Amino acid sequence: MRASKKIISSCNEQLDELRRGPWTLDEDNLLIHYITCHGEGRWNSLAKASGLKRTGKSCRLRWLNYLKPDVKHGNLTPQEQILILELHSKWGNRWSKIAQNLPGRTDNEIKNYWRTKVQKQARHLKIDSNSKIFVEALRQYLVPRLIEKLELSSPSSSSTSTSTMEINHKNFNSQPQSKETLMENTSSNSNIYSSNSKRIMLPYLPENSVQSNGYIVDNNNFDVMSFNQSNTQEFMSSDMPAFEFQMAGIDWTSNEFADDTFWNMDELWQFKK
DNA sequence: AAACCTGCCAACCGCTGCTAC
DNA sequence: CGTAGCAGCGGTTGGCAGGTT
Repeated sequence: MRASKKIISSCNEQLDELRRGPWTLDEDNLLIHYITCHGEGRWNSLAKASGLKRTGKSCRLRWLNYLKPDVKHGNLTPQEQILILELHSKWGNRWSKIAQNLPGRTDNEIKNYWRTKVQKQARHLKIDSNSKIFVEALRQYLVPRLIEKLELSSPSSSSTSTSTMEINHKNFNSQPQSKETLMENTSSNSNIYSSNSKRIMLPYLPENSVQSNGYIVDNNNFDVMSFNQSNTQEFMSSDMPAFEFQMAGIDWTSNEFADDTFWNMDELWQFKK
């Protein structure tokens, strides 16, 4: 009895010693220095050996989400936003899996983006962000906006990057294609990118090819091929709530959208009750 | 100027799956 | 086979900053 009390007391003392909350600069430096010398992994022993009064979990999270050299900070690019929307429509809340296709972005960041930006729009619409209706709304309204912005902000961006994905804009609103056709069209020898085909270069290469009902993400080509505009009328009349979407009253050709704030989703959507 | 509200994001929590013993 | 320890994942929380009343 007395012994067990002693153990509990010891555990409590250890818990009391553990630091929580925001990391200090000194802690960051200590963690960076330790990982530089000894490498990452084995987080619990790392936490103890480094002298940090943090849990292994906390160290791992801090390193992966913030301190790791290849972690990118700052606003998500429109390319990244499009990719997130598509991958989420395919995989749902598999944040880490989605993050694997956005180099330098963490699952936490993508999760936060989804919750604060995308779900906010769903709340405005009073529909579930995981519902088919909302996914379709994204396809019909938001993604085209993002792609247009992408074009306008980088009209001559093609071939400027050595590591790129491409959006085949020509086919963006085309009729849906069969899976076989889609796969064929995005093969390495595809001739889908004919000379008059509009291309937008995306800066990242997903690690793995992805094919979904919206468009294809491929190591060599990023196609937006089959968002089905023709279904819009039927879809809107049958399933949409009793409000209407309204395209944002935006001058798409204006230079004001060169600014980062342009990519704020609030500016891309307007809702009218 | 102060109180209140809202959005953002870093960090924590609980759970699951894997692995070694 | 059962169990402990660990890493990783997704959901949630809390604090801060900026905006609004």
